Amino acid sequence: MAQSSLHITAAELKVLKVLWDLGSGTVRDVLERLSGHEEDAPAYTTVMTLMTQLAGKGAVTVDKERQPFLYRPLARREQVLSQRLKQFLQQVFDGQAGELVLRLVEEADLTSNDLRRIEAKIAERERRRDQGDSKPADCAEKPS
Amino acid sequence: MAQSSLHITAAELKVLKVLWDLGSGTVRDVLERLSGHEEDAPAYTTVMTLMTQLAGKGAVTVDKERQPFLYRPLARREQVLSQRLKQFLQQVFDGQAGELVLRLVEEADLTSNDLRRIEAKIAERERRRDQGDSKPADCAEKPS
DNA sequence: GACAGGTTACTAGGCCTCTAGTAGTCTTTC
DNA sequence: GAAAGACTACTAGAGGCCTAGTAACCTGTC
Repeated sequence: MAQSSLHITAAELKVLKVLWDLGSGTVRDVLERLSGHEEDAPAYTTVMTLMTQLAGKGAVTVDKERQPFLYRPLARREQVLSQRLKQFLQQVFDGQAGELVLRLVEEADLTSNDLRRIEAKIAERERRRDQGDSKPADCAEKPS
Repeated sequence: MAQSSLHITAAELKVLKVLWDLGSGTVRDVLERLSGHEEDAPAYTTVMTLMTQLAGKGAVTVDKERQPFLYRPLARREQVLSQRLKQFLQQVFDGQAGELVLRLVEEADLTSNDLRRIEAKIAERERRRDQGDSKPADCAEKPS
């Protein structure tokens, strides 16, 4: 464990995503996926290096009994994406999540299904909040 | 002009934010703001370098008539943040804006005021959508 | 057991970013 | 107009990331 603050780079994330998708895989498995997805395929050894780095960071485990080595993601997708999001939110939007969401709703390609699910989630949150289960932070809020 | 794809680094963004805030400012103005905000203040020359870089990228203009030089943001806040967001969305969430929004609504600190504004924005979008009047910018099609 | 093919470990170079120093220039003041 | 102080231009180094090559290694086959 101890993955509370593991820093994963952009290139590493691409590899990790493939592993999340596959469940587990060898260097070649990942390479093939990456080559399919994109135009310029990385070299075999490049992928290998990235996977070794991920292992060094504790983000994946390596089964060295098998040949070729079998890599399995250890870091949870949820966790990594959340951390990444938090960092981005702070760096670009100064932690103003509201502004970020508004911008997404305004500009991003959201399907009407997306919109419905978002509304539902908001309703759920408001329900939670109304049940006195909320954080007292809202006291500072002004009536519109 | 030609700011369609200007790449602004994290350190540069900090400076640019101050300039957006101030409207315009000298190196010293920006330095003081940054020193106030954070713990470890950068050196005067570091801020200067960043501002020069921003000028080189066309993100700010420099009035060299005045002494000390007066810097004014040229890149629009909206534009820079949007670009940044788009890039992040693609890199981390594979362009799945729906997932990102859901995650934000679930995890981020949104005030109930935020939530209301988001709901309103969603309603607005759905209305637009129902009227078959989606934003033309989003469609790849253009009438020739 | 020697060879072939695939795999791994080690190493390194190129690029970008951040940070800041030094030297030279400009402005102000006496 | 000369000195002091502020400012700018130029330069550079440290660190991180990405990419990939080379050499060593393992595994199966003849």
